Amino acid sequence: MIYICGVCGDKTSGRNFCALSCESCKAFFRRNANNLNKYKCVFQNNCQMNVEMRTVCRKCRLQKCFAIGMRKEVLMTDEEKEERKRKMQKNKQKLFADKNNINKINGKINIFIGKTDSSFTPSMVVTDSEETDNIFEFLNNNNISKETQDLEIRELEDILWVENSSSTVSTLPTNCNTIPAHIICHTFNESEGMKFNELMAATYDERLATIPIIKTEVSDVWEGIKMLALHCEIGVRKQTRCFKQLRAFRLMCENDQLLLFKRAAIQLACMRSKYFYHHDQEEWRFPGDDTVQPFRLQLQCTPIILFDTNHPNITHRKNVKFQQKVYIHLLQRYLLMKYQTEIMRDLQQKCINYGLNLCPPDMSPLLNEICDRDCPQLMAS
Amino acid sequence: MIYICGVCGDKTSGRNFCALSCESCKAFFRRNANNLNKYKCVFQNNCQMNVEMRTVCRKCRLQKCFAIGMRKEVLMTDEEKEERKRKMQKNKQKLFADKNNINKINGKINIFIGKTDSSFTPSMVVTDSEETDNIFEFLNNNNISKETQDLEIRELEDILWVENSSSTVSTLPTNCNTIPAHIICHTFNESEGMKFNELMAATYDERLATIPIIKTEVSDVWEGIKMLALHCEIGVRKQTRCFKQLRAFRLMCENDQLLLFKRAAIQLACMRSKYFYHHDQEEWRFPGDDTVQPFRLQLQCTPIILFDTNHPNITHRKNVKFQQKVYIHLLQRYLLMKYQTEIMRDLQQKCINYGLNLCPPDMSPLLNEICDRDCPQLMAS
DNA sequence: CAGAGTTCATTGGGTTCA
DNA sequence: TGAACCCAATGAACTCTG
Ligand SMILES: [Zn+2]
Ligand SMILES: [Zn+2]
Ligand SMILES: [Zn+2]
Ligand SMILES: [Zn+2]
Repeated sequence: MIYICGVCGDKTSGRNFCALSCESCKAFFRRNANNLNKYKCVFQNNCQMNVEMRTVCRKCRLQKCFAIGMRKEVLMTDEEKEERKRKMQKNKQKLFADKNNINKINGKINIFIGKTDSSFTPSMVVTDSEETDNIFEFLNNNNISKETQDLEIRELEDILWVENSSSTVSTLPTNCNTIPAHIICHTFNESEGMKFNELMAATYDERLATIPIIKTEVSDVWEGIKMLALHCEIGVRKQTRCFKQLRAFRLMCENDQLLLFKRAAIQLACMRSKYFYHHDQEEWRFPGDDTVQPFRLQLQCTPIILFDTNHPNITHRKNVKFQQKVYIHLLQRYLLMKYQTEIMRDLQQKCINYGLNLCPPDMSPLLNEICDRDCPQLMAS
Repeated sequence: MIYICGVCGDKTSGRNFCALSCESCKAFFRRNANNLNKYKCVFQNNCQMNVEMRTVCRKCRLQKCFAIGMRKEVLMTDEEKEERKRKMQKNKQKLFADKNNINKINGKINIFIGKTDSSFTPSMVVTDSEETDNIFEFLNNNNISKETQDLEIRELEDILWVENSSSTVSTLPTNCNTIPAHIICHTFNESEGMKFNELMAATYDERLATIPIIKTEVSDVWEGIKMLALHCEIGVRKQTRCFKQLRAFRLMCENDQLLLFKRAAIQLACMRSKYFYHHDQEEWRFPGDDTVQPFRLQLQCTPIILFDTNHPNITHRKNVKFQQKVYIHLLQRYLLMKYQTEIMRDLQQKCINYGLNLCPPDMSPLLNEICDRDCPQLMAS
């Protein structure tokens, strides 16, 4: 049966909010039913309504909506919507469980997850797009010449060479006299700094990820498994983006990239689980719980794990080995630098970040710039 | 779908102001809809409209706009525009807040600010203009009389004296023999004097800043954050002007200027916050409150912090180091001049430590060394 | 299936800047 | 002036519950 919208004359298949109205008037009414007095007619409060004119005067459209008997009491309140959502969620779970005979599995999994932000639903997981490109544009931009690159490598090799000749380094002695002088230096040299910055940029996501602490308990086994898989996938995707930003990785041949990535992804997923599974309570806790902020050091270890020389089918083993060495060196230098001044730096950074995170990105471009805050939206404009 | 502009025949993708019209006619109508009688046709009020001719006669173009049914009532009024702007602003904030979970912040921020002079609203923040030029005209001329200089120094000394009079300095053992003779001298030499004056001029703003004490309490968190950001930015801008007046800074290459400025701005912002945040009352107080006059010595430390040699990507590290040394020397000389009559080395140590403690221990190894600061790890290098 | 809500590409306002 | 942009509002097409 086809009817006519009492407001605009468009055709419709039935009633909405108690009166015959079309899809568009239905949506319009839902959105604006409570805004009647916010609108004003620029004509004489008696605008003719039809399909073309209905968008011109909101006031008259809404008036007519009420006039033909649409009732805002029929609108769901926020609580009702919330309730409905919950119901849908449950229904979905049940459906899935029925379909897969999941109820047969006995046992339970306790999972606490952070707010199930919409960006965390599978469909929304980003697909390695360019979103990060402009953030790190400056890093990608540096078209380093072959010469510079060679120089960089040689420089690092020199350092590494010296490093290898004194085996005492790796034990991280507390007495700094035993550490070769060239390692003790209050700053990175240029190539170290670049590498370090690159790594920091690449692990930006993971370092800054803080998600609210709303907990959801999941004790249904299947839901739990899905959650685990989902979070594992999210982790791997993040990792992908991270790797792609490491020049050393990008420059490898495709074969090696794939091999290294696959192995490292597994390794790192295992490592991550260390932060998510709490043995004592037999619980999984996913980001959203403030206790899971990964130990920063892990991020530094990432490339060392990535450039795993033990893979059987690597094509350019030597290169991989070299890259691993580079990052081992960097980690060592980082540790030495970091723990000299740990308290101050940490505290300061914490304060700055805290303060900065409270400001909307567009509040003060100057401050953003000074704090090297990345504001992708702003950069674009 | 492609349509034809009813006014000029250009192609368009839809309606504008109730009638099919192209982008240019849309903009034209928006700008001129209210100016119909301001224009006059120099021909016969019936000019043919097409893409080429549309710019020739405004009168006829506008007439045709109305003729094809464009309605100026659909234009937003100024209030509506204002409203729209506000809405967008709010939306942005909300989006950001959602993203960063700011709504989760519970608690409040107490801020007392000085009179919210119009020059303190973000849009009015001065952009490093010449406003300060006449203030320092006489200083830039460089012919400062010895008297003026002495006066200024004495003034500073008095302030320092009062500030420290509470400590029981006079009982401390004194032994000046360990200070190299060339440093002990009753006056600055010429270049020292110039540097000193330059610094005094550059920090003039901060030393003399007194702003009325009208207090405003801000207890809405968002408003508070905005305030903090604003004042931080104001501070940074002041700092910019200060730095720009240091010749040593102006003469650096652009890269170094930027790097040094960015880091120092953060450091100094942290330092400043020390004077603005009152821990006991959990309150922020911004200039306007007479209690926040910063400790004068901090101003002397400013250039030492600015010329931070530890930044990883400095191009002319040697130069930066040299400049830092210069200012460290100046500070030392200043302190000695100030205290040489009683030769209170301990007080000096105290003052230096005070300033020094504001810096992270690795900020200036040289400074550490000079001040006998206990940093065993650093000494090794 | 009626009638709630949800999603997302499109529309049509305004703004910017060469 | 107008091309190119931004973005809130719109509405067609959808999902979900009873
Ligand atoms: Zn309708
Ligand atoms: Zn109307
Ligand atoms: Zn046109
Ligand atoms: Zn004409």
